[in-house]
Amino acid sequence: MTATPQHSAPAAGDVTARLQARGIRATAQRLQIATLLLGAPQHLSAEQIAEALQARGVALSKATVYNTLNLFAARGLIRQLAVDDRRSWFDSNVEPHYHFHDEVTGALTDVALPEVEFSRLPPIPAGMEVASLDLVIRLRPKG
Amino acid sequence: MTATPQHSAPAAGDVTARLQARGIRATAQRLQIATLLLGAPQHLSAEQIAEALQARGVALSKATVYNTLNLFAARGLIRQLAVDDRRSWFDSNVEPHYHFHDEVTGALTDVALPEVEFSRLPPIPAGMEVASLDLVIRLRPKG
DNA sequence: ATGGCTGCAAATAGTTTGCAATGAG
DNA sequence: CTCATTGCAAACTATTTGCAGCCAT
Repeated sequence: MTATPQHSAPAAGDVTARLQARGIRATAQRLQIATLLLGAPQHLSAEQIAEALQARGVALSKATVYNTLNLFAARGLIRQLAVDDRRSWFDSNVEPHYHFHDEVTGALTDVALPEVEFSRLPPIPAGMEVASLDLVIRLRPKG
Repeated sequence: MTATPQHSAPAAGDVTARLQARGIRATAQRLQIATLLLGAPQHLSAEQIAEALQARGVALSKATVYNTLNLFAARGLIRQLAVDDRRSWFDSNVEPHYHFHDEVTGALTDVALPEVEFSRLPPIPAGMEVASLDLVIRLRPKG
């Protein structure tokens, strides 16, 4: 667990190592998806990933994209966001953080954890604990 | 108004009035859906609504349920929630508030506005304003 | 060899659209 | 009567499932 943000160009070997570190076999398709998504902090839909890779000549089906993304999410490599009713977004940033959501364009932007502070939170129901705290600030053009 | 029905739990006339107040013509199906959803503060999925009404012998298709719910949401009578990736939830409480989301059961529970206070929020991007502030506290069993 | 795992075609679930029927003015 | 509006069948899109083939052992 590194606290240092890393935005450096993704070395293929590094991505392979990150997959293997979580017990994920590094197949060709998985490497393509992981390299694309983990290359920078970003939010992509399954469709965007499928299109981007197919445009590069990578042969894969949408089902494989979904299966792979679900697997990555289950192993904590990425995070699936429920922000938009239309489709799922997959976030390469698994550190806790929040989001701006542009209601017009649908664009998602990260809000760093220290940008938000809570001075009061509700009591958590007995026997439960907080799994995550998702804050979405929905934005519209002023006027 | 004459021939007032002496039964019906949440005053049917009141629901009709609430629809008309927002320019929504009160047809039979719409009244059924509105009465069910607005009868109490709650969160229902389109499917739950369709099933509940069909079980009561009301004839309607799922498409009508969706069309009606979308119309209600557009007119501010209800609120559509993007909390769960699987399906949309429709909330009869349009006042600002937050939610607990039980990750195991999928259950949604309201968190009243004063239960949460922010002591710090990020700067809003220029030219934009906050449309809504959605907070979801996801819960899992402790242990 | 072989047994679990992978990746894709087909199936399913969720939601929207197009248009005949309806009913308010 | 008129025509905007309604409600539904069919279409469409997003996602999951079942299974033939593959790969590490």
